[in-house]
Amino acid sequence: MPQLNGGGGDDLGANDEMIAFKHEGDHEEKIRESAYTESDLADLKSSLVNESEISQNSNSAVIRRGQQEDQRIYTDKREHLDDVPRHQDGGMYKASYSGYPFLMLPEPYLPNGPVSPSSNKVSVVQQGMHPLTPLLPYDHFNPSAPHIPTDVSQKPGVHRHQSQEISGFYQLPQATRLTSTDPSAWFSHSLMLQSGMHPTGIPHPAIMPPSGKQEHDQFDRNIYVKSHPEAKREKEPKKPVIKKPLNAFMLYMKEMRAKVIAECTLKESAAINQILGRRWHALTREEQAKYYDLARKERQLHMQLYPSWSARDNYGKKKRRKRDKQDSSTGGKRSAFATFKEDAAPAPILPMEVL
DNA sequence: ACTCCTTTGAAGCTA
DNA sequence: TAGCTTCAAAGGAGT
Repeated sequence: MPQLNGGGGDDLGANDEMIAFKHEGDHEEKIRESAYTESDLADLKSSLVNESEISQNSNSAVIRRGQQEDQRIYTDKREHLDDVPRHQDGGMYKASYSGYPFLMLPEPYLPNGPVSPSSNKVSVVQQGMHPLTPLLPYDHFNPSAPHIPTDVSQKPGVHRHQSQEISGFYQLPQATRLTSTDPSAWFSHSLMLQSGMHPTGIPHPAIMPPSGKQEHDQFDRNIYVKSHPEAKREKEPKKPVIKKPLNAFMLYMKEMRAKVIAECTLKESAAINQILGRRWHALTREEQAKYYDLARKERQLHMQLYPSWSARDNYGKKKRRKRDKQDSSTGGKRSAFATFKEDAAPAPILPMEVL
């Protein structure tokens, strides 16, 4: 079984994901063996999904024997993934930063690279480009943000911060650029108090309005601008939510969703996602590796921008919301256990001086 | 207005 | 540590 360590990997080393594909060929064979054998799709939705699959993906013929088979393969794959030592990725993510491999991003990721994304989103495809790849429509990273002068990095005499090379979309505005090499110092910057704005002054996709919903008119440029309802809520300011970085499949979905929508008449996301899930499995290991690689860069970038952030911050959000709703209807009575942990305030961010 | 659906992967939580 | 849960995106549908 060929390994991709040499070929597919970049300087960041995508070994983890690569190794995960060591038995991918077997799966692909199984997938193809089972092609066209599916006859037990009960509902119309599934039919539509499969119809789309057949018509759009006849070459790969990825129709498979229903969810159980899918799950088996999935589980199998996950096992391989789990075999992979996580020191490079997970360790990097959790540990303090000793280096920033993504600073060596290939040319397309650089501010002056060949990426020349469109500004306004008309369809999903035309949304802003992802900073890590020109392929991904990633509206969060819409580079047309007027708030960030595009020529900042070109100004003479400007101290070249390490994040400057990540992407034009993540460049620090000159006024807010810090000279500290410690990312935690960025986080203590006063700008972090602004809604939708990272402490560095970098508008980032991960920063969401307190409502938790992405409002396109407000977020087209990745910057949270107060709407009228928001202005009403101004009196009770809430912390902006930093979202999780997207994983490989999510990045794949972002890129392919519009294509699938265009190819079939489906609009329901659930159905679209089913198609995308199957197509994801039908991808070659090289194709998937591309997204794993991007996802890793996403995480690294996210980690650099929000060193203090943890997925824990958003963990249990939905449950909390439900519970709060119930509480409000029951007069706000909650057990001590219910308030344990979940309501614990995040560790205070110490100012630079203290650090 | 809110939640569900549906997918995969990463990370958190729990026993 | 294994296994389970939650959350990322998306937008129509249902409550």
